[in-house]
Amino acid sequence: MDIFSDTKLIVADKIGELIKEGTLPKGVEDCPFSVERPKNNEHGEISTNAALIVAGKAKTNPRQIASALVEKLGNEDNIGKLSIAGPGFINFVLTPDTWQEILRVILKKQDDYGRSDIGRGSRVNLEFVSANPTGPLHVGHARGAVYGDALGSLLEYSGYEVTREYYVNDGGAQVDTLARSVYLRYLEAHGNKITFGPDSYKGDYLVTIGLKLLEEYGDKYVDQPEQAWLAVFREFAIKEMMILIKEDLHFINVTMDQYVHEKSIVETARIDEAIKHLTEMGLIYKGVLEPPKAKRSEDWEAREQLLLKSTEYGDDVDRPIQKSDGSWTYFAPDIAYHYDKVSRGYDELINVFGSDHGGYVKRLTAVVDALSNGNMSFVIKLIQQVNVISQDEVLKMSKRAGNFVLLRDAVMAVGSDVTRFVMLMRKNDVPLDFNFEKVQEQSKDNPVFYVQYAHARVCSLLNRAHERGLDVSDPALEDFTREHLLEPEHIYLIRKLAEWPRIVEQATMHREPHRIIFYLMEVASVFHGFWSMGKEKESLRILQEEDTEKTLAGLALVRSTGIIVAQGLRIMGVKPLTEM
RNA sequence: GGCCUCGUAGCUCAGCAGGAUAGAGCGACCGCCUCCUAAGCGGUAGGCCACAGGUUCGAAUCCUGUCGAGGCCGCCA
Repeated sequence: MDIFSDTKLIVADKIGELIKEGTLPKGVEDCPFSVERPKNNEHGEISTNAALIVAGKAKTNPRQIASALVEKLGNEDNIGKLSIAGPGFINFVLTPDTWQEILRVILKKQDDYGRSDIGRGSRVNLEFVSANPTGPLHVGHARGAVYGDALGSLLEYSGYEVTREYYVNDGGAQVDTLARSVYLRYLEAHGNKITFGPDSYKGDYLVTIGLKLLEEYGDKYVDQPEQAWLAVFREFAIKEMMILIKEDLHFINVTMDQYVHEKSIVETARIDEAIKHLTEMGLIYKGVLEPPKAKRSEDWEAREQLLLKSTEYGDDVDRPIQKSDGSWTYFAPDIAYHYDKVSRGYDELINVFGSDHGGYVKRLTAVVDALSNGNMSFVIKLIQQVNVISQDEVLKMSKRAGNFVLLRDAVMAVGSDVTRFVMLMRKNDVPLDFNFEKVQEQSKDNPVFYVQYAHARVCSLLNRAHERGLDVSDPALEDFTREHLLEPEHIYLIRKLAEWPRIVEQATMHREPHRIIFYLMEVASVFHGFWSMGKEKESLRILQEEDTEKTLAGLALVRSTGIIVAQGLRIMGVKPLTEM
């Protein structure tokens, strides 16, 4: 079903035969050779470096091995032409039948063409967003949200069992700050004049919360000391913030499977458990850390603390887990949370963090390695920042000023589909420009519309054919006759479609959804080119007045393109458009 | 000072589980609508893949170092 891995199997088979015959030495059967689409069209449709790799191990001449392999491969029905080129590449041209068969497979398997079992049902915990419950999500969060969600779908499509998880930081000092901020808004709602402290969350979104609190409690807490209202206001505010955040996620079509609260981790004594576990491993000790090398460190004081020996697992320094007053540092609940994740029996943990959290990668990796005896696959994907551009200017955003562009503003302006697509157009670890005006353009300058337009054209053709009374159902299209779709332009498009399973596999292995987006743009490009070719070359037009058989064959190709584009978009969480 | 990520065409970026002559879009220039959506297509120009070493038959891709950009380095989370 994947033409590349099929071909690879055949080549591996031939290598095996050559070993049996004594032409090749034993031990070369597991050589990691590749079968790929060559960049250069003159190098055939498919090529392999098998002879080069095998020669490297067998210490013989690659071209000799190549010709031995070519001799064997000559008997294969699917192969039309073989040649040896360069240092020993073997280039294949397959028979048109072979390519046509791929279309039949696509039409038969539909959305499952490209689905695979490489995950083998592995259970993956995918933690993403996990924004502090202190306000609405901004565009930076949106990128992490979209990346995580698309990655989740991609993994599911590749046979993993994914849990999308949000970790709610509702146990730290910042939610107390939140509570104090809403208290101010509460007082304001009551008619008092308020002044913010330097740490206060000043965003307007808390005004409503203040009003709600007034409605709920009246003036009960107006003149009360902090200890009277702090806990109450905190719980209230967190609840409201999570409603807000869930709305935001809903705006951008992200649904979490579960929310894990820091508070529940603390309350269920997971911290003690985790620390006890680490203590038994001899990784907890009392000690004094070196002063930090950062610039502002005048007020640093050497004190004895409880430390985790994370250096044993590759961290740069050991990390404090308890303050000198005996309370936990922020790191302790994180340890407990990951202890919890490890103990839930996943096969793999993936964390999606903003790149500003890059400093935690080593220590968390150390924690997971320690807690799982190195048996847990643990990956942290860092998401670079989003530059919002409007009127050709980068909007300056600062946490202090609280002028982040909100996720909901972006989605309101350009829609969820466009936002998602644009957010996925870059690799996770490079900065991304989000140009408000550009993403709304309806032209080829805008990749979203470019891809959608390709899909719309597919639908348009099928509709027209249907209007002419043709049966354009997939089973009918599958029966196209082999006399058609033989021109180079046809084959070229089919070859592009045939890459789909491999693209999915690579995107999955690298945990990089953007590869799907780039592939979709390529498919769209090849399809648009094919379409335009029909204007110059009558035989390439899909709808042929006189020739129903030929039309159906063309529609099979078009429909297959549509299936793949639509499925690619769906995995990215973008709705394919049927007309524009 | 240390750690992480990045450095590819004028601009924005792909490619990096090593492979053949390094790709795309934008911008520039030249073409294509009697004909399935020109919301599109074709073509031309444009590169010491930051730099220097190393590994290899072969390096944009792997390793080391240098330079440059950003991020992180608090008993904040």
